[in-house]
Amino acid sequence: MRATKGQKRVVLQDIANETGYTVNTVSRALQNKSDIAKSTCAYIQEVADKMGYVRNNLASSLRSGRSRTIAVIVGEASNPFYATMIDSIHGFAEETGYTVISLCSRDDAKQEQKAIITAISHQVDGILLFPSNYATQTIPLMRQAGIPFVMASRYTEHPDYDYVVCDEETGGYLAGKHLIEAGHRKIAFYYVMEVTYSSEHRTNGLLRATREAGIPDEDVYITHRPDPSQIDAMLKQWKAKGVTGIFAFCDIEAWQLATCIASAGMCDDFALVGFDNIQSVISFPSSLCTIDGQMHALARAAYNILIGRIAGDSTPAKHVVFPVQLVCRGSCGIKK
Amino acid sequence: MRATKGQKRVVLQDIANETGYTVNTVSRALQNKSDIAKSTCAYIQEVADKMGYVRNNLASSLRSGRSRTIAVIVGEASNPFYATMIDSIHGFAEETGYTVISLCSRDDAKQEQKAIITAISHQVDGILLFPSNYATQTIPLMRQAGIPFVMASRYTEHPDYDYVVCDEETGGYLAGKHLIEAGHRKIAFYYVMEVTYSSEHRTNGLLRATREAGIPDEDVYITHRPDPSQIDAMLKQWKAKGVTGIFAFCDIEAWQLATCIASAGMCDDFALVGFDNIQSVISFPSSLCTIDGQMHALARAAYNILIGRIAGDSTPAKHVVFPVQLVCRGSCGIKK
DNA sequence: TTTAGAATCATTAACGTTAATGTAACTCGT
DNA sequence: ACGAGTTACATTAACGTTAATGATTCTAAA
Repeated sequence: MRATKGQKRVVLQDIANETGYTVNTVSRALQNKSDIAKSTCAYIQEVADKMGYVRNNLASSLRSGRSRTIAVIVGEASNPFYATMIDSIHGFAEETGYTVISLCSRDDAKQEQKAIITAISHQVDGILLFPSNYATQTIPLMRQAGIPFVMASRYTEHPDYDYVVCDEETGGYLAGKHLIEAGHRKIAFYYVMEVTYSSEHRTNGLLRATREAGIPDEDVYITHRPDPSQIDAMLKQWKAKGVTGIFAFCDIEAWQLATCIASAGMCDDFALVGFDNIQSVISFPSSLCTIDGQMHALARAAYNILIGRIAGDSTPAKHVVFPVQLVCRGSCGIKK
Repeated sequence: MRATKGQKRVVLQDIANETGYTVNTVSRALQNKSDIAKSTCAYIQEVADKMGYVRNNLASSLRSGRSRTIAVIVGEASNPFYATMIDSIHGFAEETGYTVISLCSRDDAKQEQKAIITAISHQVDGILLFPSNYATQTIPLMRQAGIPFVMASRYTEHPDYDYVVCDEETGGYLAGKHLIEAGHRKIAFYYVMEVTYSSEHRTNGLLRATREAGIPDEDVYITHRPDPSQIDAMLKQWKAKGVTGIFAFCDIEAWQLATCIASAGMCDDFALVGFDNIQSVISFPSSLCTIDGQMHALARAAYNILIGRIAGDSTPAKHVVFPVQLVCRGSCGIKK
């Protein structure tokens, strides 16, 4: 924005001066509008290229009323789950000519509100929201501003809002059933992060599986342990109590546990099932069993719905629940 | 941007009408400018608040010439290293009133160029670039547009450009030395991702350490293995050759290896040292020895330099090399 | 030949904001 | 009581783009 060495950025007027056409003709030519001669279009585009013209999106958006920008609001960009989602969305956005502003709510109502206001201020065409636990307070902001938005991976109970989630409950159920079928009768559910919505649903699913198998609730150890220094103690405790199967909230936490288990020399004492089937730059070649939540497809669906809304789709709210699938790779203890 | 239900977004004119002041006065009041009476400021701000006014950043930036937006261009947002950096930068930006547009280069020249053009188009005030391997081709774009930029974590040889990196070579050296001091004489360097700049420097550092210890180069196994299915074979091969110490390119890859080693039942056969000292939402409680690259401080430094440049700092290019530090947690094989 | 209509470009105004400048009233030292 | 300085606001124009509308030339059908 600042011209360090007095270079002024090339604007339409400059191209107009160079070519002899008016600013408007140049604008329309660069947009390939129909009422500009093809030859003129080509000529102007060539000159624009040579002069290093880059459209000023601020001015363009201000005038046209659409910014071709969307905001993605996640909990934290460093959470591998969100990071993967953001990467997917970046890809979709690039395909469709959108720019992404990513913002963090840190699972905090104030922060989420701030993020939404930032998005509004930047006149984004739509918001892809990974709701915090307090989204009910912040959603009205978007409604009031008239911005289309889609919730992903969680939702707040409201029939009017679009959302795309995966079937968390069934995921928990499948994970539990998998461990049970592998012969485990005392099972721990382990989660670190505060993700109320997901952990509750997964817990419910797990309990459905254990109850179905006649396992008493006392033999299901739901453990929320944010302090990493106590993991070793926790493992020992589980072992003492006869726990042999662990359902970790997500793959990352499963890997975390796996390394702890390994360094504690308990490799053979625990079976492990994760969640998400994360496929990042690091494709873990581990034997981790997991629940595939179809993150990429979920992101795609949410994105497409949002783009549709931006384009004017005013059909009733879309509620998409993605099916989940068990992926067995051996860490459950079943020899294949 | 689209008003679904005919709600029109509140603009300065509306507040002007409501309060009886002119648009300009309202604008200046909302900016807390000095030549507006304090009482008027308070009144106007109150009305603006009540009416749900949100400043239109496009118009504001267009007119004022500064967008209070910066672009962060990384390889991939899903890479935990970048994700952590982005998170840090989000924090700094929020403190200082900036909005972040994050873009991906996918370590590709064309993509990086596209990202830069997108950034220019959005009139960002500055660019924080984590350069790809092809940044020499894309940097001129930023120069030409007159946008301040700072390179982080890598740099291209050019005295005129700001950069902030960590001391990769020393990092490699310390990692190697640490393994050597733990008694290992055959060492593998393992890296998955194509990060030429970093892997080269770390390799050099490692070799400096091994040579210093009189270990022949043939006993240093530099292994670049992007295919995860072959890791088990690789581990066996290392074992057969007598490798006992592994230096992994980054913590993520170290964890990846750790799980593989664990599931292969070779927990006691290999010592492990990582790099980065990643501290994400998931604080790995493992015993992994690593090189602390001070990622957060590095991001902070890069950010501050950038903000300085945006503010007009025209002192000679700043070249910051952050010291690295060994963090021993036991995975090197030394009993503590 | 006339003329409706298409093709191509120009003219004008507007998006919402802020910078630059103008002006009226008020303060104050002399 | 006078001008200089200050305070508090208004007026005007501008950022760079695109939408709406107008104008000219050319084509082709009547």
